[in-house]
Amino acid sequence: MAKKGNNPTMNDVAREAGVALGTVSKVVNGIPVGEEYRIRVEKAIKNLNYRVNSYAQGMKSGKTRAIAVIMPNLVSPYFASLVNSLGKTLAARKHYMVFFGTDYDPDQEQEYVRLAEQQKVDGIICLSYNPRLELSEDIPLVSIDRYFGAKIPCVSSDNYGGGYLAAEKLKENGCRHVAMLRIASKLPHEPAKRRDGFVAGCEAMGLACDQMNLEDGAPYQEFVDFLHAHFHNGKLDYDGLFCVTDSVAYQIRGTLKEMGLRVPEDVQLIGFDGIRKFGDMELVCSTIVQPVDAIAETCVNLILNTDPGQIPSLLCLPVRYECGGTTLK
Amino acid sequence: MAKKGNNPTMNDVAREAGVALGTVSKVVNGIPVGEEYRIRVEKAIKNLNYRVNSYAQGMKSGKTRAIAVIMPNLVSPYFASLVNSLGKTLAARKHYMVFFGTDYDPDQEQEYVRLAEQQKVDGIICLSYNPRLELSEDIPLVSIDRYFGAKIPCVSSDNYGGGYLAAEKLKENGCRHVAMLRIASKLPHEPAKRRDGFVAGCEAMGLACDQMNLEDGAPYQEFVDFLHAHFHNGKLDYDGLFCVTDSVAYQIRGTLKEMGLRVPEDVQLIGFDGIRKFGDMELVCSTIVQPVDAIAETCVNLILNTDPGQIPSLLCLPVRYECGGTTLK
DNA sequence: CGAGCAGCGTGAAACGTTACATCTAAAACC
DNA sequence: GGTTTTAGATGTAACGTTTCACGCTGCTCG
Repeated sequence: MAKKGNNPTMNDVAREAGVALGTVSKVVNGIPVGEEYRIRVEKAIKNLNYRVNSYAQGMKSGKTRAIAVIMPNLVSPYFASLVNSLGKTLAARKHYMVFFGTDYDPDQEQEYVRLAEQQKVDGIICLSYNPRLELSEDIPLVSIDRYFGAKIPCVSSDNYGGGYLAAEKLKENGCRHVAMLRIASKLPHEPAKRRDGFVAGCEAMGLACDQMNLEDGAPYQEFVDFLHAHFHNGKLDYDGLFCVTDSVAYQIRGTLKEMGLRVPEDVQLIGFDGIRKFGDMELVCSTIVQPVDAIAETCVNLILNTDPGQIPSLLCLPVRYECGGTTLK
Repeated sequence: MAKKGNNPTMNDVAREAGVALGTVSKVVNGIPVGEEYRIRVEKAIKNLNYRVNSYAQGMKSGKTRAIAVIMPNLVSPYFASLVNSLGKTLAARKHYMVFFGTDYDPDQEQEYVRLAEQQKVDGIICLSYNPRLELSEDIPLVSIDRYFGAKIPCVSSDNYGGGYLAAEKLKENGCRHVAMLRIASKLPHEPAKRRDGFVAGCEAMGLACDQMNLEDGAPYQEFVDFLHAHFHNGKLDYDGLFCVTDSVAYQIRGTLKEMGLRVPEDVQLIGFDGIRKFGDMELVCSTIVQPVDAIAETCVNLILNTDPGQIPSLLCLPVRYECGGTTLK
């Protein structure tokens, strides 16, 4: 019979089963114990509806199964799918996720890193572009998309390679003169390398390449203006466009249609990220796909692996090209 | 001077500061203490780089500041923005979020509810349509968008009212004959009431209303087929469409354009949810906006309030209409 | 001037677990 | 059969907090 309101403890179980406290602990933790004892304990656990108190566990062992995930928001589909994958990967490893959204606010980012340390999580997975974020040294920490120096491993897509690949694909599809549409963050981060890769790719392919760098926060209209400035007699100066983000690409596609341009017959279009869904809506666009699941898995491995081997300070995971029906020939 | 590797404890701080253990505890918890003592303790805390061990705290008090959030995924923008808001609201109340993604899998949902109980969270906020989910009784629990009976408070938008409002708005804009495009879930949930509200609204307004109920999982193409079946000589049978989801509405708008129909001149279009952003992309569509922030706040209040007053078993929060430029006249 | 009281710092006990050193009893060996 | 070995159950000592009864100091009031 279970006790009143307060939860039963291991001691209660031990008493109920007529065994010692330590024996219950062993059963709970799957440490081999005499058949007869195990059965008695298991029965008592069921009777009392006993559940271990993970805080007592955590206090003793110093280990909790919690991993903090610090991320600007969940509204950006890339972040959302990243967190989604992280959750699955952690669950598969019997860990769970404590989530913090920062809205890019440096103070909040800093506070959450501190808070995570205080909550005694087993590790931190952090995506922040904040250049002067002070990161923990006591707790395993992995950064995504932002290199914080050799001490903190950073995981990201191969953004440079992705940019290069985009250039290759445009060339393959017969483009001669292309433009890159980009939202330029003031903060340093790995995704910025998409530009370098694309420029290098264009150069290697002998592909003429213009750049339109929209300042972070500037209205989308500036992209429209840019396109119109390069639009004469119903013809665009470019036969290919590379958008550094899928969401920009989708928007640009709409704009191109409104300008009376056909995609991909008149202009070829390629995005970056591999975001395929928006709610119930399937999106189609040629894109460079970020390996979100692999990023998540790599982060979790780095955090949980106690393998003392040399840990790389930067891990770039290969991207892949995916053709989306109507955007590239 | 800080100790070697292991973290300093309150005892270390007490020794360093030359005060009693209890005094340190008071300082840490903001309980008034003699000025001189407080300063000594604070200095010692800084010296030793002391941080409280929240697991020891949790064990003593039985309270942790953790709230579990159980949700199908983060890929749906509605869920994502909900979780986003929940995170902010919880942070403002000095709590933090343990996130679990279930992918609608009943076994996972059940497992996570159990796990959350075990982790001794202070409360659970859960969004699941699973009809036979066994919910905790020991821990405060709030459900979103799904009524589980009088014992579990359920928070949702006023879906019925939203459907009704959509009908009103279409009528106001001069529609005569409208259709509702809907994805019909097999599982019971509050959002299903959008249909009832819309039907009731149309009836009250004297507005002819057809329904197209797409089975969950069926391809979008069926919506297209439906529209084409009601499309004769360049004219659609309907002068207004209500999509039960914004993401459907955006897709439908594309389809309408491809059919050569102008929105809103030829057909008026209204969605539901109030999803405004997709990455860097601003979306525009007339819609019934769900009060996501209010939902989050209400959930958190219900969980944290120890107010023994009568708790409603269903809380429907008012939605509002928002006109999105080019979709409704 | 002394008794009483308020304010406040003190330190021990307790929270529920794990780990380890002990101890018991049965098995193995000569 | 007696002794050694060993498997395995036992119970105690932490882990780092919070809480609370206690006792000290110094102030107030008669």
